[in-house]
This record gives sequence, C-alpha cells and structure tokens, in this order.
Amino acid sequence: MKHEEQNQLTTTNIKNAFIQLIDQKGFNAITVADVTRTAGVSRGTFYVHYLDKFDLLLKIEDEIYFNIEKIINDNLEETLLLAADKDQRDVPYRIFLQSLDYVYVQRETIQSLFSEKGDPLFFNRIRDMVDDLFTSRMKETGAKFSSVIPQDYSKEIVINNLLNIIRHWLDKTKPETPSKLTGILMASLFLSPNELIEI
Amino acid sequence: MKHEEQNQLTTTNIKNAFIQLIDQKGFNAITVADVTRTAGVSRGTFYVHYLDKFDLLLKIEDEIYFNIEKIINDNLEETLLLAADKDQRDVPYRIFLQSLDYVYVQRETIQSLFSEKGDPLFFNRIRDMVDDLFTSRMKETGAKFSSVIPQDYSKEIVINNLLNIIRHWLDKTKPETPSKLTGILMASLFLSPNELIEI
DNA sequence: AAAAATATTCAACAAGGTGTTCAATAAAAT
DNA sequence: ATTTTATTGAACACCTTGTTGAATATTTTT
Repeated sequence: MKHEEQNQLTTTNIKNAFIQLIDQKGFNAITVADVTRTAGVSRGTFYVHYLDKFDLLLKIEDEIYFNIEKIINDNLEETLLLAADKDQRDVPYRIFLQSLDYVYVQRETIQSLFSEKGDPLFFNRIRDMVDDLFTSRMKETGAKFSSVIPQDYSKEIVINNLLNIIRHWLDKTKPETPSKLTGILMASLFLSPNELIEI
Repeated sequence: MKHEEQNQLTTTNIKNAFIQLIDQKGFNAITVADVTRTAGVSRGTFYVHYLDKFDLLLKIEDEIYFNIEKIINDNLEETLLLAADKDQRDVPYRIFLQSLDYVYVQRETIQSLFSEKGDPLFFNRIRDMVDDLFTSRMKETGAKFSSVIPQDYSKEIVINNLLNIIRHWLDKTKPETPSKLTGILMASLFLSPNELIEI
C-alpha cells in the first residue's frame, strides 16, 4: 500500500469511528482513546493526524461546509450569467434541490453532527453561511425585508424556516426524497403558521 | 445567620458564579474549581450541594423550565373555565405576554443558557415542552394541522417559528419590551416567508 | 541496492481535573 | 449543654490529556 493510501485509510477509519461514537455516547463524552480503539489504530497515530478531537470534528465539518457553500455559490453564479427574469425564479428551486441531493448522500454524517449528541454549533455555522449568502444575494437583486415586523425578525424567520425544515427532514427515519423535500420547502415559502392550522 | 439563609447564600453564589463563567468561557470549559473560586467557597462545599457541574446546570434549568410550564398551564386552565368563544382567541396573546414577562426578568440567565456557550439542549427541552402543551391543546380544541405539506412539517414550522423569534429576541443587546414582542409574535402567525420579502 | 522519508506502534511521562473522604472549625438548633 | 448543620482544606486514587522517544515496517528517492 502506498503512503498516500495508507494515510487515507487511517484517517477514514478514524473519521468513521468518530461518527459512530458520536451516535453511541455523544461528542462530549468521547475520548481520544475511544476513537483509536474503535478505529483500530494506536493513540499515537491519532496525534500525528489531528491536534485533538476538536480538530478532527472541525475537519469533518469543514468538508461538508465548503461543499454546500460551493453548490450554492455555483448556482448563484450561473444565474447571474443568464440574467433573464424568467430564470431568476428558478434560483431557489435549483439551489434547494442540488443542496439537498448532496445533504441526502451525506445524511448519516450530517444527522449525527446536527443531533443533540453531535455539535450544536455546526448547525449555527451552516445557518450563518446561508444567512450571509442570502443577504448578499438580496443586496444584488435589490430585494428588501418587509417592515410589517422589525427587519431583523423577518430575516430570522425566513432563514430559520428553511433550515429547521431541513433539520427535521434529517431526523426522520424515513426521509422524503430530496425532490419531494424541495417541493415542501418551496410550498413553505408561501404559508403562514396560521394557514398551517385548521380549526 | 440562620442555617437556611447560609445555605441559600452559598447556592446563590455558586449559581451566579456559574452563569458568569458560562458567559466567560462556556459551559464545557468550566471546572468545579473555577466555580468555587469565583463563588468564594471551597471545592468541598460544592460537592455538598451538587453532584457535579451537570447537576448544577440541571437545577438552574429546572427552575426556569417549571416556571414557564406553570405560566402556560395556568393560562390554559383559566381559559377552559371561561369557555366562551370570544375569550378563546385571546389565549395565545395572554400566554405569550405572561411567558415573556417572566422570560424578560430572567433574560440574562436564559440568554446565557441558550447561547452557544451555554447548553444547547435546554432550548430543545423548552421547545419540546411547548410542543407537548400545544399538541394536547390542539386535541382539546379539535384543531388539526393542514395537509398542504406533511403534518409533521407543519408542526415543526409553527413551533419553531415562535421559539426562534424568542431566542433572537433574547440575543439582542437592546431587546424590545415583552409587550412589543408579543405583538411581533402575534403578527408572525399571519405572515409567510414570502410576504416578509419585498422585491 | 542503499539511504532517506513516511506511517505506525508502544510505553512512559507530567499536568490537570474528577469525585471522595476525613478531621477540624464555627455557628445554629435543640 | 449537646447535637446538628455548613463549611473548610488537605489528601487520595483515578482518568484523560498531549508530548516524547525508541522501535518497526514499508515506501520513496537516490
């Protein structure tokens, strides 16, 4: 086995063991010895690859974070090139669908990280990224938040609505297909809480 | 000083020191020695009152949890006694206002617990409580979630909308009055994300 | 083929936190 | 006057941490 392959194999084993342990006992309770025992490597090896368990967590999260960011950015750039009014309406739909396709593939890992046993800050980090992209997009298109209620609350509602739905989706044992959920997300944009309750 | 007063004083000092330390270094990084040093008591004393830092956290959270639960329950019971259709409409308004009055008084503590440095599970615990009360209330009144989108998503949106707004409120350096926020919460019930964005 | 670089293992280490225990002190309650 | 309660401070064994160094095996370079 080549050095690069060996390297790859070890870090993959460590990462898999780590996710497995998050589900079992939760991130906080994990020790480095737990991870190396589960991964079948020595404790010394762990410290060759990572500073500590936080560094390992960060590296797993970073990969997901930057992949999602790229998917959204690529879609936004494509849209700018077309610049026809008709195509602009598809933007959220396309972003939802392509992001969800990726999230669906990685759902076991993402679900573990998002869960109570995982890293609560990761959800916030993703939320802030979406928030930033959304905000700069609004500036570009000249859209503004309504002032029926204070603007910071409007923003909070719009962003959190989307991400809470996705988080709920990930928690389900039998999640809908990404395509189905994209439909739900699109529909949710036009529904008020009051309309979701029938008396 | 009487024994009971002394007891009270010590636990209060410990609790205050604990909240202060959550803001400073975050719950995870806190050691028992940190708490006792800040509170000005010996480490031995801490273990007389609490099992560990998790027990201390739980006791602080429990007080807030049960107070909020009581406020909501009292309002729901009152409403059942009146039973007139007109009064039923005020129910959410009264619950919001009275809950927020309490939350506002305790906002420093609650904000610390809800923050990234605090205990992310506490927000979920409050959310689940509100969810349970809301669900049983809907059964009593015969209300149902709409099926425009799957019902579990409808529920998710309604509950999270309210609690995310409150969390955002707590994060503000200059939060609105409880009365003002009650108005925002009531208005949010009739607004869809789409209506919150002006193109 | 020989030398150098890389990946891993194992054992040892000090440092720091954990939760327990116990003797000592002081004040309040009985 | 005696007992109960609250606190202190020190000592204890245990665990996890991150570091280090010597040993081994395999791959890469020369």
